[in-house]
Order: sequence, then structure tokens, then C-alpha cells
Amino acid sequence: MLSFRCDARYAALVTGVRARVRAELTAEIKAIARRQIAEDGPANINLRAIARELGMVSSAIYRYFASRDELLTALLVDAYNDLGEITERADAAVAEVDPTDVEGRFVAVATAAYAWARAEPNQYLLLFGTPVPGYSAPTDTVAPATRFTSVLLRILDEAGRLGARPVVVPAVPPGVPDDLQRVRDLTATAASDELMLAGMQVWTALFGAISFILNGQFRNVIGDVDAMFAEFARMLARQVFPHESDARR
Amino acid sequence: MLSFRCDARYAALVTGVRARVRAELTAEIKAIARRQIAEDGPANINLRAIARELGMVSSAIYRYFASRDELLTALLVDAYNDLGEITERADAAVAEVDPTDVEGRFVAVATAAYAWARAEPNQYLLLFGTPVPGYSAPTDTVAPATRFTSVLLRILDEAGRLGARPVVVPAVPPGVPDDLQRVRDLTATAASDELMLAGMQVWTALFGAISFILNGQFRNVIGDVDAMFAEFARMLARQVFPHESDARR
DNA sequence: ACCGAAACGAGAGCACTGCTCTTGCTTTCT
DNA sequence: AGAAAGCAAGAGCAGTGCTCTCGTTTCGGT
Repeated sequence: MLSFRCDARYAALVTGVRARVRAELTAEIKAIARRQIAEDGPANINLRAIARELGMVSSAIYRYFASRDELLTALLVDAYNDLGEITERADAAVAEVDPTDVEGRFVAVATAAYAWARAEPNQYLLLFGTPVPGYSAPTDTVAPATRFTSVLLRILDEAGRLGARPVVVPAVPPGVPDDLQRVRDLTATAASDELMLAGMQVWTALFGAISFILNGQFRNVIGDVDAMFAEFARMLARQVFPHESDARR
Repeated sequence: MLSFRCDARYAALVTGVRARVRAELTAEIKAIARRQIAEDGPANINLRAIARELGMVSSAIYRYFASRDELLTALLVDAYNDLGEITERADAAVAEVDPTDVEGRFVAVATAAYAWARAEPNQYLLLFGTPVPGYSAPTDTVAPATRFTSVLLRILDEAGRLGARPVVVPAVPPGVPDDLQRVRDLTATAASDELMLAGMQVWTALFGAISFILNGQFRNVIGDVDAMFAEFARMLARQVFPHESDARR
């Protein structure tokens, strides 16, 4: 969404008008689909409705996306990139002031992710809700999906450099260290097994909290869910990144 | 699923054969739908396929469930009851040995919930995945949904009696105490605001971990996700129920 | 024991979906 | 300039949830 205009202009220079209108139409299809998702949920994108809105016949859509799943994949990639970019910025904003403020960086990232999820609940659900049945995300989705996790891993890396240890020190199960080493190699980070495991626990907790709030599990229970989430984020940060004077277990 | 045979027999005594075959057919429809959900996910139950399998015509199904959503609701209630019953049993098994072993009780409940989710991933997703769009769970689903949370609340209640405080003590946001008091009144429990808030955070974390594992977010990253979850459960328990000798923050 | 009322299954049908295939037309490449 | 590729349109297929009507079967009150 952020870059299709550039794509279109680029295409116009390199190739002819056909390529340009193709890029524009592709972007329009995606835009309408995104709106459909926002309104009716990820499961309810409707190719025929998109075609109708564009004044086309439904079969024409298939020139641009081979199937409904392919359209979904494109939107998935965009959503991962949006979330990745937003959290990268949130982290950078704190890190450029004080890169060692790992608690602040985590809270900023969590808050940014939450704000995005609240603003675009159905896009969030597209990423972290029930996977569409029979649909397995192709390999081109993994790179954008990694962006967000990379942000967290960099914070963990910095925390490791500072000698932080989680409040509740995990007992690393056998076999897991090899998996974690592979992650370290791939991401060029160096946090300890304990820190990474705690980080992953907090990562799942973060998305659990967002999902619960989004799915309305706290409806009629907690009024100010935003305030509750803010406190959850602070607690999570403290659980992985205690001040060094604190006792741990 | 656990009780439809009894329902059928009961109906046979109280009313005639028509009521019995109705109860049996209702149960059969639900059983087939449950199998469909297990195979193809919650979004893909198919009334016509159910009718075909029963040798009926599709319109006949509507004598038993007024719509697809109503069928879904019935399955939702069953799933909530299954999860509630399983976790109640897991808690009771530990509690009858030592009711004050709140950490053990929590781990038992978490483990049981995870085992159920792994065995019936799509049923779990029916409860905690993306809500079906345009579908708002009617009021008859809230009672069974409360069963599981009640288990957690009773553990928190016991922990409060023992004087436990979470490792990271939450700063209770303004407004939230009123909400929590309402929960205490409704459930006849008496845990402190801090303990309840920490409990809710851990509750969301628990489901976040299960959802992440179920959705395959750790695929190609962590091999032994079961072991990882077991450790997560232990960490979560420790975060809310530290041993009283431990320092807290 | 009977008879009106209610419940039921079958069947046809409606509006809708994703998707395919063919048919002409237009842009692009050589 | 002509072949090749890209394109929109239209018809059509198989499938869905759901509605309505029509005989038949069962139930409940008299």
C-alpha cells in the first residue's frame, strides 16, 4: 500500500502503458480487498464483488491474481510488512535515544503492535488468527514475517550484551539449544538460551494479549482494555528484562 | 458428545419416538459437523455434505438447526464444555492431594488445556481463533465459556489466601479495580487486584502460547514444541505464584 | 378412538460464490 | 508489418446456504 505508486511509475518508465495499467489495477484490486477484509474479516474477501466495483467481469480478476488464495497471500505479505515497518520504527525511536533501554524498546514495540492491531483488527487476524483452511503460506511470506521477530531478537541481543537475565529463568529443554543456535546463526544475534526462551515466551504472551482483546474475550469484564494492555506490556518487559539489582529465580 | 446418548434415552422416556429420533439425529448432525471441523477447520462446515452423509436432503437439516451459525453455536458450547470439564478435572486431581499447591494446579490446568488443543486443534480454534465474521456468540455460550476461567479464578483465590504476590507486581490502572470487584462478586472469589491482573496476563499468555504453536508459528524454528510449552507453563506459574521466599518487584 | 395440529422429509428453486474456457480485440516484441 | 502475448467479456460449471411448497407421519386433546 505504501509503495504501489512507485511501482506503477517505475513500470511506466521501464515498460509500456499496458504494464502501468496492470500495476495500477493490481493495486486497486488489493486496495478493495483490503477494505473488504477490514469490513467483513479475512475469510470474506469476494472476488466477484471486487470485479463489480471495478466495473469488470469476474473472470478478468484472474489475469491479476490466479486465485483467491494468491490475493490473500499478497495481502498477507503487505500486512506483515506494515507490522514490521511500524514496529521497526517504534524500536528505532527509542533505540536512537538510548539503545540500552531494552525495557523501553520492548514496551514501545508492544505498544506499536497493539495500536496497529486495534486500528486494523482484521488485518491482524489475517496474520495471527485462524489460518485459512487448506491454505499454507508460500515461502515468499516468511521473509516479511521475520521482520517483526527480528526486532524482538535485536532487543534480546542488546539485553544479552547488558547481562540481563529473565526474572523466571527458564530451564532450557534438551534439543532446544540446537534450535536456538540456528536462530542465532540466521539472525546474527547472540542472546543466551535462557534469554531467548524467555523472549519467545513473552512474544507469545504479547500476541495472546492482543488476540484476546481483539476477539472481545474481555468484553463485559474489563472496560479500559487499552490501559490493561499497557500494563501487560510493562509487566512483560519486566519479566524478561529485570533491572540488574533484582533477584531472580 | 459425552452425553447425547443419555439425552436420547431420557427423551425416549419422557416423550415419544419422534422426540427420540430427533435427539439422535441432532446428535448425529453435530457429530458429523465436529468431524468436518476437525478435518477442514471451523470455517468449512458444510450443511449439504452433512445432509448427504445422513442420506437426507439439505433442506431437512434446517428442521434441526435453523442456520449454519446455530449449528456452530451448538458446537461452540460443546467445545467450551469439553475444555471446561477437562481443566476442572486436571485442577481437581492436584487440588485433592494438596489444594495449596497453586503452582502445581496451574501447571496441570495449562498442560491439560494444551493437550486438548493439540488433540483437537480445530475445536480450539473454534473457540479462540478468528471469530466468524458477522457472528456474535449468543448469550447461551457465556456460561460454558466461564467454566475454564472459573478454574483459574479458584486457583488465584487460593493463592490469595496463601498470601502470594506475583513476581512482577502490576500497577493496577484506574477503573480496573471496579471491573475486578465485579468479577469477584460474580465468582465468589477474593484475590487481590494485583493477583487478578497478573492472573489475567498469564491467562492471555497461556492462550497465546497455545495459539502460536497450533498455528505453526514455530514451525522450522523449534522442533520439540511440546517440551517448550511445558517450560512456558512452568514459567507462567512461577510468574504469578512465586514461592514466598522469593524477592519481587 | 379419532381428528386437527404440528413436525417432518423430499424436491425444486433462488441468489450467490470461486473458477474455467472460449472468443474477439489490443498492445508488445521481433 | 506480422506473429505472439496480454487482455476483458461472456457463458457456463459445480458448489454453497437458505426458502418455500407439498404430501406424509406422528402427536395431543377430546
